[in-house]
Amino acid sequence: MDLDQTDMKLLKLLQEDATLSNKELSLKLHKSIAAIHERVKKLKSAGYIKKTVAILDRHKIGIGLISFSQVFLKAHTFEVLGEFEKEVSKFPEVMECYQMAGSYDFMLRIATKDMEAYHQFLRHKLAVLPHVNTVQTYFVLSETKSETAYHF
Amino acid sequence: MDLDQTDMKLLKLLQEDATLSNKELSLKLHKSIAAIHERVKKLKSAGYIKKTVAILDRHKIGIGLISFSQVFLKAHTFEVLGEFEKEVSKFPEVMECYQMAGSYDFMLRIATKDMEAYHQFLRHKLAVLPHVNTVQTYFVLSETKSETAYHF
DNA sequence: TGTGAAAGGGTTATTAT
DNA sequence: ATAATAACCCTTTCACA
Repeated sequence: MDLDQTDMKLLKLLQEDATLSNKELSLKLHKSIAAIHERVKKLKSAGYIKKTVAILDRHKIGIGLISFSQVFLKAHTFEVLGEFEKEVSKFPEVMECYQMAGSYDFMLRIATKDMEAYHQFLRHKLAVLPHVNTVQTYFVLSETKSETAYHF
Repeated sequence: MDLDQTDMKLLKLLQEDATLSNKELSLKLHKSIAAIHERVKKLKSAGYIKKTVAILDRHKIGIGLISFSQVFLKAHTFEVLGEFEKEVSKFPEVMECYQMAGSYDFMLRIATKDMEAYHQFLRHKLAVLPHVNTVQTYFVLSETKSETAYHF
């Protein structure tokens, strides 16, 4: 599927505000409602739009601490990497998991209630995984920018 | 505003799938449509739900490279920190900016088309900012988990 | 607050161009 | 691919418990 200018504008608008109705989009893009409806349906079924979600205020729901952990594994075989990824992805505290190029193996973005909850997570969940060698964690003091929308 | 069990369930459902209609939510939570409608309206106006957005497939829209940059500043006065945050937040490539506790000052999550685009960003935008001392960047090889929903 | 019903608007499918 | 129509569903509001 190839995207034209209208498709790209639709994606850009919807990743900022997915509550925009087809009618509102049709007015912004000077197309008919049916045309917008058809395009959005295609963008969803083709996987350009993976999902639409509500973004919550984490402080209000009691998520007070965000931390980034750099994880080094003991070995780097295909099996070890795969098993670590599988296990670490099961933890609800782990919101993002990336395999990295460079000096450490994985980068984790971890959300917990507070430092105590992070401590429990580290001791009883993360550090206990079989292939973990070392974990180095950095804590977020404040969040200046936090976007889900890509610029393309 | 205090949350009861129903409010928390609503938030958990909507941060996974914001396309759920009030009718569907009312069936899941065994309340009337009007009750759900009223609660969701309150959760939005009270700021629990900050926004609802479409999550795009970044590869499909040409965002091929995610990188994390650790930025060290030359000074740490209130003014220098604030000015850096203000300037770096303007760059569309910077999706997230965190002030960190520990050995570096800021952590940036950067999204670009490819390594060449990252290179241009570093040379002409990030490294040029007045207070930046050093930048250390790690590149993402693969994304194992990427969630926007908190577990609470 | 929660419920039920009524009015209005949006979504969706169908048709034709 | 777009435009127009109609049927349907959902959202929104209101009166009432």
